[in-house]
Amino acid sequence: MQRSQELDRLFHALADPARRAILERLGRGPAPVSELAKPLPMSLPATMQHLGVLEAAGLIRSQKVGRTRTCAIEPQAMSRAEQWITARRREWEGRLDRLDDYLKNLERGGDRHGSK
Amino acid sequence: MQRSQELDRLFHALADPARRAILERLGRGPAPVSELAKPLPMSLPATMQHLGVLEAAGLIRSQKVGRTRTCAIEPQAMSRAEQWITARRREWEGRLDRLDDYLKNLERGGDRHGSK
DNA sequence: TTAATAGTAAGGTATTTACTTTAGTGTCAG
DNA sequence: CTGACACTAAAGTAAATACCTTACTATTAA
Repeated sequence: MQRSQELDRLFHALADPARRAILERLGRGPAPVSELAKPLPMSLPATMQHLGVLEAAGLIRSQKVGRTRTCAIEPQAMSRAEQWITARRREWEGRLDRLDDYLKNLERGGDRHGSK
Repeated sequence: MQRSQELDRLFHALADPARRAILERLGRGPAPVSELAKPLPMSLPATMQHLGVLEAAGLIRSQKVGRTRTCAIEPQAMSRAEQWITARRREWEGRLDRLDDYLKNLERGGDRHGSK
């Protein structure tokens, strides 16, 4: 239902190299905005917008102390995306396994069970 | 490098409810375009565009026989996205675990190892 | 052969992105 | 107090998205 919008925001946030780079950096520990911006090939305000997208998706959190804002990863958010993916994978792996079984059965000259 | 573009396409493809719905449907087996389009709240051509996005991302494959095009899931593509996510998770779970250990150690009145 | 079916091509539009530059606002160091 | 610093706000722009409608092309069925 509206779990869908959550996934929209999540996957959309991950669909950008700058944002993924930020997440990779934050995986090694919290960092202030300017440090996150430094390696990126864009202006500071542009980086800020990316941080906004990441925060709206719940992938990071940030707080300002004095004049510096420190960002950190928010691990739970990502796992929702992961859950959706693994759910899909399980589903079709199951399907492919059944197909595999079926084919192996045929090879063995099986097929004694009418397929309904 | 250009693995990045692959992830861009992948995550972008997943960032849309219609496209995720299509993948969920295809998880239960291959289907022709018109069957995929039926439950979606949009025109057939719009659905076709979504299929194009999914195919460009490598998430599905399709072939036309006669006048009907049959679509099926392409399991490998998704696993690339999955791999990126789990890599991240491992990274920061490791970090959080080390933090956790550190905190537990403090509680126990530890801290006999200079944190250099 | 004709008519319905399944998909495709083309073109148009409103909205959303991903940036930019410029101009601030608060905070801290000297 | 003053200037440098870290960020933020605003406004503008080019390109990409996600749709639409309206043709059109094959294919199959009657």
